[in-house]
Amino acid sequence: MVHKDVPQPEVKIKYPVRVKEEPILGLSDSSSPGGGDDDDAPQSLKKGPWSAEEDALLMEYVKKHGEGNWNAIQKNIGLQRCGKSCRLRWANHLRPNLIKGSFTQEEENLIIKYHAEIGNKWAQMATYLPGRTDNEIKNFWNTRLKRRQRAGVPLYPPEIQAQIAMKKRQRAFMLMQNQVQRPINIGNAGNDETNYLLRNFDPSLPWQQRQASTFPFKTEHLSTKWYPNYISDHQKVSPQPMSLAMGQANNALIDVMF
DNA sequence: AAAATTCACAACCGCACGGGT
DNA sequence: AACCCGTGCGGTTGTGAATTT
Repeated sequence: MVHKDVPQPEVKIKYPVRVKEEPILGLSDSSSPGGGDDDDAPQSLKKGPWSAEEDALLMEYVKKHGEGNWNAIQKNIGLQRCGKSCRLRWANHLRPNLIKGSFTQEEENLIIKYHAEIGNKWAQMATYLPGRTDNEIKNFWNTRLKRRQRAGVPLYPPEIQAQIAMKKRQRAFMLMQNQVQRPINIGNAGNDETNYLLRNFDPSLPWQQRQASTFPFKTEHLSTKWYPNYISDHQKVSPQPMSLAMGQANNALIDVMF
């Protein structure tokens, strides 16, 4: 909302959330964290926000031993955090070359574009945005999603929607092409369900207005243009595989259309 | 000014996967 | 084959800050 219009500080200072400690192995926590000389004394793993001291400990450990083996950290330096928590802290906050602060407009556009292409693959997206974490991207997207759903506006801007529609058409086309080696009943090519869908499919139009003319190819051309070997193949096989092949094509088309 | 709502974000959780034993 | 362990991923939650009503 207005957040993006307001100049953001270079590094946002956040304040503690969720401070809680959980006993290990179900033991109640009777010892102070990090304290005590007795190795057999019940210890607790800390949860919640990280302190500067904990960050420093983790930084030092990774500097010495490198990334990985996160579960060894607690044993080696007595940091009362589970391996998962250490890994997350390092990946999201401590590792070098992280970019702090709000996403730029360019980054936001990239996220939207990538999301249109690959969906909720946050980690994969993060590899395309150096210095950004999957968590940041996920948070950004979820906030954006809520906002747009509430406002009743489309998730993607028109140009992206157009690209999605085009890719879906291409995918449908490829799926149909994959059926090239499989025979279909050319005698019913203009009447079967698949061709009906093809003729009436244009995702950019309201359902009632979908017309064949906007689809990248016409079904009557399939046999000559896209299915050049159709007739000879058709003559070799029984009707049953034909209907199966068309059924699969139908399902695939329905899947990408709706 | 106060209350309600929304935003931003850190962190946790459960699950899946791969490698080792 | 079955189990364990470490790791990574995506979903979700909880909290303070910011904004709106």
